[in-house]
Amino acid sequence: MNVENGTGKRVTMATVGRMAGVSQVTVSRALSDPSKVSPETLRRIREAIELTGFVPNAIAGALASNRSNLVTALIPSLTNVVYSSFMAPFSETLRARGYQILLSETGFDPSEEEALISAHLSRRPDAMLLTGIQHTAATRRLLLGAAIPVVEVWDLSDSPVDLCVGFSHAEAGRAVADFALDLGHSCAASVTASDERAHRRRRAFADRFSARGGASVRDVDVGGPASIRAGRTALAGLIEGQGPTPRLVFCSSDLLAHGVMIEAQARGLSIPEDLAVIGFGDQDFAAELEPALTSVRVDRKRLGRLAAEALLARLAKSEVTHPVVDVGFEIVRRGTT
Amino acid sequence: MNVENGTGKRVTMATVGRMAGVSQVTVSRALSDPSKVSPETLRRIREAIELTGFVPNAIAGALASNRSNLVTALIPSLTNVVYSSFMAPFSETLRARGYQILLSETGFDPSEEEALISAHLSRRPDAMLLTGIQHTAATRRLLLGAAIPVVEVWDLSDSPVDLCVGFSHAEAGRAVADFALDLGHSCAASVTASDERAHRRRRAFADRFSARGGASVRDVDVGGPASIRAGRTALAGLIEGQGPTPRLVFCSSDLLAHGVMIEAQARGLSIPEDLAVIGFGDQDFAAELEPALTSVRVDRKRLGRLAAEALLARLAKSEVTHPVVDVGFEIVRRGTT
DNA sequence: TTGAAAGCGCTAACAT
DNA sequence: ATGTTAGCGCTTTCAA
Repeated sequence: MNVENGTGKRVTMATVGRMAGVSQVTVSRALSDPSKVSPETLRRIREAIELTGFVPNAIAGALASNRSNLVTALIPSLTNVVYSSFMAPFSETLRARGYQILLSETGFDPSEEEALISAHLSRRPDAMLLTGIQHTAATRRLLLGAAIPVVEVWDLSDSPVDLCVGFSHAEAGRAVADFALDLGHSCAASVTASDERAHRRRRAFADRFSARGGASVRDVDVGGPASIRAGRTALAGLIEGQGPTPRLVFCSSDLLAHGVMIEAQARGLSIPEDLAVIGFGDQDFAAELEPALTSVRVDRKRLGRLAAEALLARLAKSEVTHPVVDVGFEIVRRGTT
Repeated sequence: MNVENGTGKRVTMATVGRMAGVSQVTVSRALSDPSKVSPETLRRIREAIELTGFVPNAIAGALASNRSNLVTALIPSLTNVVYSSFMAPFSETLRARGYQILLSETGFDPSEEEALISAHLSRRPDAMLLTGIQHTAATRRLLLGAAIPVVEVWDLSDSPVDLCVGFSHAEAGRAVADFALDLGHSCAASVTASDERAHRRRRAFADRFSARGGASVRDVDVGGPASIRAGRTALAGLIEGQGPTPRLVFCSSDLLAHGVMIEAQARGLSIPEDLAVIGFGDQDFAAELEPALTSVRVDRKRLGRLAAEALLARLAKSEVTHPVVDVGFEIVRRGTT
């Protein structure tokens, strides 16, 4: 609560109005549409606001108008740059239009997501962003009941809750397989973090690779979040374990790929001659490694912006011609292949 | 808004109460303190909630109770792991106590921070987290007027707005200088990103280094955010530019240090024999590089947790014995020194 | 251009 | 154990 000159009394529009010699409604008008108030009145109101340090109460405003100017977002992890980097342009685009963002992390857990959605909906957001397309039945029911614009990102769905901006993980996996095969590889492995989407990419990669004549693809599931350490361990396992040593490794993230590269170099393998490495996400550091890492790039800034714009279109009640937007991906070939 | 079985009517506590044959207040009680309601009534209310898909309106609740259960946070950058990694335990600790977190990024800009603080305060948060101790005068006034618990983190202040959890950047800089000198170094340089706190560390490092007999410390200001690329460029400039080539480089972040290492290795310099490197932040990858990077570690998880606990103590109106908490730092020596 | 009145959906007293 | 009554600080609508 804001305090009037230390007198301990809460400052409201009524306080400001009294000070400016007008009613509370006029203060409200001065703030929401200054052109509806005479210049002189406006001046006195602004003076009173300055003097009292009045900050409008958005809670009361939201209750009265049934608009919260809040958009909430759910992402798997705050510290994972892949997600935080589309959140930045998403927030920016919405903030420019007067919305604030309430952000929570689900930790890749659909039931945690369900609990968070309830909590978020209780704040009566005007719109919502979800990461991924896999939600519990209860989550979908809550969302439909809320009757607000919802955008699902970082994946593609035939039957989105509402809007969807992303790319096909299966297609990405297949594209990497084609890329590897066309380079002449026939013995590949994959290293995958605990993430349903990463597994979908891996499966599509393996299926396509074998289907087009490559050897069966060995996979290491690192059993947790991606890290350099996990990548190192995974390659060690691949080399020391059963089966032929792969000549190419497709990693579910650049972080894992970095670990694979470090382990390979520590073992005296040269990249890409002895071992080719492909990452996913094309994080900033990928281009800077030695050799530079070949990776799958998704335009995350564009994805964030498009997701925000899709919601804004819905909120403006304009026609949404394409509820599902495929932002695609691109394999960026560098030194590791 | 939630919708009752598609009839288009909003579901409120009154709707639920009518359905369960009780008044609206009883529904409120059933939700906030079930022990105050008879088991049979509770059962009927829960049934009605289930049937209608009722989600409580936290906006109305906040307005009536003058408690929003919201804590807002301002950090310089969402995508910088240094900040997002203390936000995770901060959020977690508060969420366990029923608070939600509204998070925005300031982009290291105090005037942007000021604008955001106004917006945040309009949501009437119960408490607030700020990164750093440098705020505009208007910001401080707004904060004092709001009369809520505020915690400033990632720095130390003699005169905090309210609470403070962090460490001394000047002391960190001096400790690194002592560390380098004790290792026998006498010719050092620094590579620094555009960040006031980084510059404070750099200055303290240079001052102590010279004061204890080292040569004057050359510095490269990368003139932007830290990145591997910027680190590479900085070292190249240091080697090709005027002045003696340093035998040790203190970087304002691990990312810059990584860039310095890559550039050094690309030039055939061996680390640490030809060039010693020290980072800051001790990010996950630091220990995994070859050689592993010596860095300054700050326990960010603990910092986040302590910041949350400090706010919770204030909110519980319990005595706060130590408004300023120094979480310290630690130089982790690894292969690059 | 301004104001009066009603009401948003809850919680906090105070009854019963 | 349950209900009644008054707000919370705004926006909306209608009137002047």
